[in-house]
Amino acid sequence: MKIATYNVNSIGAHLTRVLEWFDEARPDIAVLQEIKCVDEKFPAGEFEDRGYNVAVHGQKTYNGVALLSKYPFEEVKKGLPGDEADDHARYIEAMVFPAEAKPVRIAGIYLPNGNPAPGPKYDYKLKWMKRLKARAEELLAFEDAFVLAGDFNVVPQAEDVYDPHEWEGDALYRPETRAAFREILYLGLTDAIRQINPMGVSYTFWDYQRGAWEKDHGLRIDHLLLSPQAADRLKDAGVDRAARGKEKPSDHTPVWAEFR
DNA sequence: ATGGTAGAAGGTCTA
Repeated sequence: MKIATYNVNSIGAHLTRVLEWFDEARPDIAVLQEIKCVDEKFPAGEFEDRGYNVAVHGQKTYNGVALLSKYPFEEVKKGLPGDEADDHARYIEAMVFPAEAKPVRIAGIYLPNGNPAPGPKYDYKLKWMKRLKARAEELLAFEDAFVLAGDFNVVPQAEDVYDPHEWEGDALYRPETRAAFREILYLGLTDAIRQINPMGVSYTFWDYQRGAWEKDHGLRIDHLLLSPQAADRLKDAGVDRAARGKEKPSDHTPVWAEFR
């Protein structure tokens, strides 16, 4: 069973690229971030034609997340609990029922960028991370397999960015950001890419600016965090860099994990 | 030190 995450940077602008990748990679479950459209504008039919069930938590212009699954799912939750005033579409969660394996809960995450830092946007990011930690604690109590997958906008460690020095003050890499990420991870979750490729470079994002892709000035900010029950089933994980090198791509590339 | 690009939108804002 393959679970993937892909920040598409507008599903409308990059639909061809995204469908191309789906037809090659054929994930069983996928979460998308930055669809940048309302529910009605999401091209659900394109995914239904490929055998996916679709759930969308959309928003006009900004953010927006979607969950796609070849297996049926239930208990769809839209929005991260813990702040009634938060109207950003950044979280979608469901319980998925694979045909030949135990159920898996999947959460699609688009964690706030947080720049400029310090400031109100950074405060929002750190609060959002506290709420995510609280949700992870709730899910851990169920003691079943779950995967938190998405664009975390967090560079976990120095080796996850081409030049850590240059990124010291940035909201994606500040010490407080990394500490908040560790708080979530150290609840007992496993970073799938780090687990499979502990020493290697696995960038998932390259800015459109300054020739970042050509110079391989990347960041590893898209992650799949696994509950112990999911980590026990982990077979493989990887980053599909090729998608970033195509014509008119998203600035992120897909990340996936394979489970037995 | 600045601005470089991209997307949604048709203002600038977000990243």
